[in-house]
Amino acid sequence: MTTPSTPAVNALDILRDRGFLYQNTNEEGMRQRLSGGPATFYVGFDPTGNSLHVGHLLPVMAMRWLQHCGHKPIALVGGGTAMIGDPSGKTEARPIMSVDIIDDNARAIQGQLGRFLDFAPGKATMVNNADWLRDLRLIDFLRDIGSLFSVPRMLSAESVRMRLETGISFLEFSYPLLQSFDFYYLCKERQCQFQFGGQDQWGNIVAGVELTRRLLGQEVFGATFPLLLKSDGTKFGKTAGGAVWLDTARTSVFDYYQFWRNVDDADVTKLLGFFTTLPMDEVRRLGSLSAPAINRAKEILGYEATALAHGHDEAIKAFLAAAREFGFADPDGQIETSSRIREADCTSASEDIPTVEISAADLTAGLGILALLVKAGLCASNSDARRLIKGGGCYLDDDRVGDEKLVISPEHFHAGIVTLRAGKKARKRIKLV
RNA sequence: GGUAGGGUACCGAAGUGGUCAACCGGGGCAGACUGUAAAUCUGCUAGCUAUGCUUUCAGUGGUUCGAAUCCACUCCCUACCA
Repeated sequence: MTTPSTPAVNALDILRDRGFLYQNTNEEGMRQRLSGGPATFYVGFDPTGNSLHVGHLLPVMAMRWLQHCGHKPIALVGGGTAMIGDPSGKTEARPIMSVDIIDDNARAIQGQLGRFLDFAPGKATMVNNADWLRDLRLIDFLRDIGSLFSVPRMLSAESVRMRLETGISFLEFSYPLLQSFDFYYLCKERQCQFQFGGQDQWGNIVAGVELTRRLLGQEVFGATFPLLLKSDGTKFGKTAGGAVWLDTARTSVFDYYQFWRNVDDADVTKLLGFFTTLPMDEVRRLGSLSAPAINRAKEILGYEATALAHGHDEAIKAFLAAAREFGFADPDGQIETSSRIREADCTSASEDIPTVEISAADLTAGLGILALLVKAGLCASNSDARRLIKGGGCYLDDDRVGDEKLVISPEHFHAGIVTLRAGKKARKRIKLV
């Protein structure tokens, strides 16, 4: 993580310049407060899974910038509210989760956030709203908090209106009260004056700002991040096997790098701004590269994003492994960049394509191509592998496999290694041991 | 509690006794063209020891030579009424 060197720029200007800001309860007020010394802010995370994926990263990067500017992040896991399920942006109620699972998930998420934020004492903190929400007493809550919410107003919220047709229970309807209470509580107990969240959180955030003002007589601020879509309007962050995870057990570093390497041309500038820490003038320059040179910008995006999540060394390995397979976009370093990707030695010969080992005994037993595809994790089932071969998408090194009954033999290996490909991009190195 | 309408593959949505592993759209995968891009065109999209077999249309049981389709009960959702 870069060392926060005395930043003279207002955090808000950085966020705005890089495209992080969408809606804001009071931008001027927020700017003034942020330039008036360290401030505390919070962002909520939903502990319904045990790993973050790239769809969660936008708020994380924003938090990183704010921390970089000297402000203090609170990452709130909604252990209490997850027991309810936020109706925002959902067409139906979500399954309610058990406390144990939520706690496990919260731990895993904090571990991942730690790669982006500094959780050292006095720096970022992690809180679980279950700690205060489960102690609420119904009568007190209804009287003190419930009395401040107007039902007609709540009903007019977009998130509620879209559920009016399909149904919404009182449980979910109450969600904004609890999230608002979080903000109030964090302001009172921890002097937290800012809440950030996704676009779909706007209603909840505004409600929290108002509740806090009414209960504490203090102005607090809220802002939302834009909804990240690809240039073709589809959801960002999903790919072949679903989401792109930060957990290397679910998405390998190589695949993580490849995800960024393969984004649309049109999204490069935007993504460099969000998911790297390169200066914006460089971002704009790289993003406007044309024709094949744009590929260098994608390599840089891939390296930078991967380095943040998995470290410099891993990112370089992924970059080299991929570039060796597909070609280097700028082998001679013609395109100027401040990215540490420059340090990569394009002539070294490490082998970091994900590798699967098979034993000589497997071969002797008669290993078929279908079984190998499944074993390598390139196909979900034998039928899937059959389809791949029928469609002409399976290669052993550079030879297309046309026979689904092909039996793998030692002749397929060169120096004990053969590259198995499923389509152009998915590939595994098969190593004979 | 009453009445009515629903629950189909990753999502949306047809199908209302056989020709249904189930139209179509989205998504995804693969092929061609490319720049590991986009757009476009084409094919595929339950599993298997595979010209056949097995498991799928909320659940359980039943009718039938035969059911996603008919019947009974159960669970869940929605609307109106109370």
